[in-house]
Amino acid sequence: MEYNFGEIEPRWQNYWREHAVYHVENHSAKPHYYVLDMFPYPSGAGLHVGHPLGYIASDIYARYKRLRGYNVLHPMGYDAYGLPAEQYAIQTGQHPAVTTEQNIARYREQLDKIGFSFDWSREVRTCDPKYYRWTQWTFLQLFKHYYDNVAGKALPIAQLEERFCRQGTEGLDAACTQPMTFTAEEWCSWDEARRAEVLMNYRLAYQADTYVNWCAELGTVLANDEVVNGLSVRGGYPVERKLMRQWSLRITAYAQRLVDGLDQVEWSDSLKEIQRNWIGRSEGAAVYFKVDSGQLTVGNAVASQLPTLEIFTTRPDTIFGVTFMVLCPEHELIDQITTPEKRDEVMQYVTWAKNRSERERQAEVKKVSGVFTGAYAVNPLTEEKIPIWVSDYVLAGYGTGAIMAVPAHDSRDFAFARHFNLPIRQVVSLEKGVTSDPATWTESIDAKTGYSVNSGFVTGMKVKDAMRAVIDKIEQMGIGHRTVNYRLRDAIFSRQRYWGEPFPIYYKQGIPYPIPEDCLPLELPEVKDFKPTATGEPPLGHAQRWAWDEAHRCVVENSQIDHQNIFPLELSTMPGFAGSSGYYLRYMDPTNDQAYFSPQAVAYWQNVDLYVGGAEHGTGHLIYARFWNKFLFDLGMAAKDEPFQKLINQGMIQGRSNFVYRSKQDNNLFLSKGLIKDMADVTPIHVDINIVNNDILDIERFRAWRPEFADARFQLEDGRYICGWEIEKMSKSMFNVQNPDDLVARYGADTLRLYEMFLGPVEQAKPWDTNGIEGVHRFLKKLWKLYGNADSEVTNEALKVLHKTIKKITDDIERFSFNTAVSTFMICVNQLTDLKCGSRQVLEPLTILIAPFAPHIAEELWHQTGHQTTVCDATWPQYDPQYLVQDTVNYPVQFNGKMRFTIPLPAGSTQAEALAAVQASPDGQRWMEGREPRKVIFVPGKIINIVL
RNA sequence: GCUCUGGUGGUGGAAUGGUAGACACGAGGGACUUAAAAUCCCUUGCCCGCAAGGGCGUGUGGGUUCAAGUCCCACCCGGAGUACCA
Repeated sequence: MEYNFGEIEPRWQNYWREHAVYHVENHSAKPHYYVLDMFPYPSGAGLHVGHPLGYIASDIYARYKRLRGYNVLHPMGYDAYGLPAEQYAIQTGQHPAVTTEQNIARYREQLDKIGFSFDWSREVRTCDPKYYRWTQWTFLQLFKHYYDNVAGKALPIAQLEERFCRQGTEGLDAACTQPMTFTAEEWCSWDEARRAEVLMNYRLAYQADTYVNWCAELGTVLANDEVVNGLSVRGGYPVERKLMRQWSLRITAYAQRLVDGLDQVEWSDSLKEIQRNWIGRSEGAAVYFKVDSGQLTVGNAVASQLPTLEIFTTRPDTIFGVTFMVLCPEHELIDQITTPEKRDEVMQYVTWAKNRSERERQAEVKKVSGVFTGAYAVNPLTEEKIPIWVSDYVLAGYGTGAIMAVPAHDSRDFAFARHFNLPIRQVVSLEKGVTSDPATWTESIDAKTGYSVNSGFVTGMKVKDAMRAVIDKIEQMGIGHRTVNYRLRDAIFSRQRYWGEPFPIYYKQGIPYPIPEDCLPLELPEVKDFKPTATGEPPLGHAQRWAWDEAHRCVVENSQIDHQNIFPLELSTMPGFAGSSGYYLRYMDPTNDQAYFSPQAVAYWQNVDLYVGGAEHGTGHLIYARFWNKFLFDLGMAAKDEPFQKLINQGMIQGRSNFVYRSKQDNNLFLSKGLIKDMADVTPIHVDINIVNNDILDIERFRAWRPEFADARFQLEDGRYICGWEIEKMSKSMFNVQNPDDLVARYGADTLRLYEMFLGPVEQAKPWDTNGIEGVHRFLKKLWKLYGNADSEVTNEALKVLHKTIKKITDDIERFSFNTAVSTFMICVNQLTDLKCGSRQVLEPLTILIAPFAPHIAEELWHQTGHQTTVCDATWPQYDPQYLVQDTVNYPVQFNGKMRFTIPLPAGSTQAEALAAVQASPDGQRWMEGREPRKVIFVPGKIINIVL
C-alpha cells in the first residue's frame, strides 16, 4: 500500500475534531503544562511558511508533554485589532470587522491543514466584546490604582485619597508624574476637579499632556516601540513630536521589578539584554545647583525665589570638571533664568528646537546647536560660577532634563565645548597622576576606570571610590542624593483610531470618570467614516450614539448630551498591545462571563510554562505583558509575578529569491547562470520561486508568467535554465513568498512539519528553501514501508536501534533541538530498513516517538497496528540502558593529539590493556617507530592519546 | 558608536574539550526499465598519489591544553536590537 498523505491527513484531522481529542479540562490528576504561541494578527496575505515554524515547534513540545503524562494547555487565538484592517477600511469602505472575520477564516483553514493540537474551544479574539470587556476592565483597575513604592505594589486609589485626607503627602513614596507636596488641610479644602487632577498624578492609567509620537499620515499617536528612526513601523510614515493630552500607563513604576524579574525567567540572554537595554537602568546622583543671583536683574526673579537646578549624573566623581550646565529646550526654568539681553536669542532657539521633527533631530545628531542663557550656576563643591546653556542634545524625557557638563569625560559635552569654545578640564586620568592638556585631545576620556585628578578631596582616588565619596559628601551637605534613573518611558495608551478597544471613560466638565464595571463591555460603536472628523477628532467622533447616560447606565445618542446627566464618551481607542497583554490568562478560562478568569483556573495553570514567538516583540508585547501580569499579580489575580517562565524565540525565516538574467544586448534573451561571463552584461530579474524547482526554471510557466516574457528565448546549459539565488526578506515584491498550503497539497502536512524542523535550529534565522523537502518526504515513505514488513521476532540489533533512538529523541526534544531529532529518525529508519525489521515490538514505540512530529502518519500507523484510541493518549517509551551498552568500542588512537587510526577494544578495557593493544597492532608499531610513550591519556570509552 | 548574535563542504546544517563535516539536498557514476517517473547501490571537504598512504582544513592572528570548531585574548566580516538616555 502506498503512503497516501492526501487521504490520511484529512481523515485524522476529522477524527481529532469529532472526538475532541485536543479538548483540555481545567482539572486533572495529571501535572499541568501550558504551551503558548504568540497569537497572530490575521493579515490579508494569509500565513506564509515563516509563521508555522514556531507553532510546529510548540506543537511538538505540547504533544510530547501530553505523551509524558501531562495535562497540556495549548490554545490559539487572534490578535484581531490593528491598523492594516483599518487602513484597508479607509481605502475601500469595507468594515474592518468584515475583513478581519474573513482573514481569520483563512488563517484557521491554513492552520487546520497543518494538524496542530490546539484546543480551539478556548479561542480568543481581541476584538470580541466578550474578550475586550476584560481588557477594558483591566484598564479601569489601572485607573483605580496607584503604585506605592513602600509597599512595592499597586494599591487602590481610595487608600491614597484616605491618606491625603489624613496626612496629605507626608511620608508618601509613590510613582507619579510630578512630585507634589501638600497637607491634609489643603487636600480637604480642594474641590472635586482639583482633587481629580491631583489623583491623576498618581493613577497607573492616567491622562497627561505629554510629548507624543504623532503620525499625521496614520492620524494617530504611536508608542516608542512603534517608531523606528523617526518613522512609523507600520507604513514607514514620518513621526513628529506633539504635545497632546493622552492616556498613558505608568509602566515606569514597575521598571525595577521588570529588571529584577528577568533573573527568574528562562529566556535567551540576548532577549533579556534587549529588555534590560530598553528599560535602561542607571545608577547615579541627583545634585542641586544654585543659580547665581549676581547675574539676575529685576524683572526675572526676586533673589529670594532663585531656583535651584536639579541634574542627574552617573558620574558624580567628575563634578570638579563641570565647566557648564545644559538645559533641554523644554526646561521650565529657562524662562525664569534667562537674562534680558539673551532673551530673544534663547526664545528663538527654543522655538526652533521644539518645532523640529523627530526625524530631523535624529538625522542631525552630530550637528551641535545651543544657546547661552546669560545665567550662571554655582558648583556646590567648588563655589565656581558656571554658565548655563540650552541645547537639544539634552532630552526632556530623561532624568531632570538638565545636566552638568563635563566635557573632558563625556563625548557629547566634549563636542559641545569644542563647538562653543568652552573650557575643558581633565579630572580623570587613566594612569594615576598623569595628565595632559585637553586642548590637544581629539576625544574625551569616557571610561569609568582610572583615577581622579584636579578634584579636591577625591584626587588620587579610583573612579569607583570617588563616585561613592562625592555622593556621600553631597548627601551630607544636603545638596543631592543617590538615585536611579530609567530610560523606560510610560506607555502612551491612546490611539486616534477606530479599530481598537473603546475606553470605558466619559467626561463630566472635562474630568474623566470610569463607567461602572458591571456595565462593561462598552461596545465599539458603528461609524459611517473611518477617517478623523473634519474637526480633527478621532473616528469615534463620527459615531451618532456615543454618549453616556449616567443615571440609566447606558450608551445613548450624542444629541442628548446635556452635561448634566448625559456626557460625552472618550473618542480614542486602545493600542494593539492592550488586547495582547493578558490574553494568555484568558485562555485559562475563556468563556467566563463573571470574571477575567476564575481563581481556580489560574490556581491550576499558574503561568505559561513555555512561550514560543519572535524576538521582535522584545521591546513591545513582552514588556507590556510582563507589566500587565505584575499589576494583576499585585491585585492578587495572577498566580505568578512573571507570566512566561521559559521563552523560545523562533528565528526569522528569510526568503530565498530566484533570479533570471536578461541580456543587456538582447532584451528577449535570458542566459542560464553558468553561461554568464560578466554580470555587467546582464540584468538580474526576480522570478517567482513557485515556477523554479531546485534552481531550475520551468520555462513554459515562465513564459506564461507575464506577457512580456511570452516569447522569451533562452541560452541553456545541459538543456536547462539554471537560476541564480539570493537571501532576502520574504516579501511579495521579491516573489519569494512560500505559501504552506501549496506544500501541504504537494507533500502533506507531516512532510511540511518535519521539513520546517529539519531546516535548522528553531532559534536561528535561516533562509527558506524547498530544495531539501524531497529528502524529508522520502523519509516518511521509507517509514511507511517499514510497517509493510510482516511482524517478526525482534532482534537484539533492532532493539539497540530503538532504545538508542528513544534516548536521543527524548534528549533532543527536552533541549528543543528538533532538527537533530528529525535526523535521528532518519538514521533509525535507515537502520531498521537495513535490518528488514518488521517487529511490532520495535515499530510501536517508534510510532509514539514520531507522533509529536508527524501526527497524521503516526495516528494512521497506530490504528493499523490495531489500536482503537488516539496515539495522543499513548505513553512515551522509556529507554532501557541495557541496550545501549556496547561490548566493543572503536577507540580513536591519537599520537601527540593527532588522530591516526581506530582500534576495536573490549568495552571494559583498562589503560594498560588499551596501550598494549595499540603497541601490538601494525598501525601502532608504525607510528611508535620503536619509541617509548612519554605520557598516555586514556579516556574510557572515548579515546587514547599517546604522547611520544 | 554601544549591546547582543553568528562565521564549519557547492547548499541547509551536525559535533557534553576527545574520530570535524552526522543527517539531508545538490552533483557524478551505476542498477532496474523499450523509455520516463519511482526505487535501490556506489562516490562526493581540498591537495599529492595508480594505490597503500600522506599533507592541509571550522573567518584571521596569538594563547591555554596530552587534545580546541568548542575555552581565553586581539582583530576582520555578516545579521539583529538600540541610538545624543548624561
